Amino acid sequence: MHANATEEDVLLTPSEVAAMFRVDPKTVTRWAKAGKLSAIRTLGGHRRYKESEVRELLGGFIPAPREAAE
Amino acid sequence: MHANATEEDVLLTPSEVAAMFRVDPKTVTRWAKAGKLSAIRTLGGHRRYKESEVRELLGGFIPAPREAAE
DNA sequence: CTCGAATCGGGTAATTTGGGTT
DNA sequence: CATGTCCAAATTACCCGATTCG
Repeated sequence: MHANATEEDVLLTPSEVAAMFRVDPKTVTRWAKAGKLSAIRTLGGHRRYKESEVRELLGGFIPAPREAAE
Repeated sequence: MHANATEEDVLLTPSEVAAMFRVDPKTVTRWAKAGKLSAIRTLGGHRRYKESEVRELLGGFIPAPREAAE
């Protein structure tokens, strides 16, 4: 089992995911829209992404210790 | 679904709910004000949220075992 | 009664969303 | 087709002092 839908996990903000991939937050949103990345929605409509899923998509590579979305 | 109103239900603090959604405790308060989330009021005016309701809003997502407010 | 942490309130920046365009 | 940018509107995050919780 990798990243199941009902698995325990930590949520990341769009900025944080974008910083890890070195892309624009908008791009991360497109990935979520395309179903390439599962997203949890806040009650206001903002998206939160699972850290474990992002890690897998990164191919096990952990980006430099950069604090995004501070 | 077993989410009765007057049923035995664990109450969560704003910090705990905020940690589950990866948002600010203030944001959870806004959700309660907007009627998106029902809140129980303490005698001092502080809000408490039903765990069962929060879980449903999370859409089956189970946050990592994190103790937010202890 | 005292104390540290948390949660009130409001007010103001920063982020996110969505569509359309390049 | 994927990504980056511009725009307006909506949502969220951080600031303060005062009050409540445990």
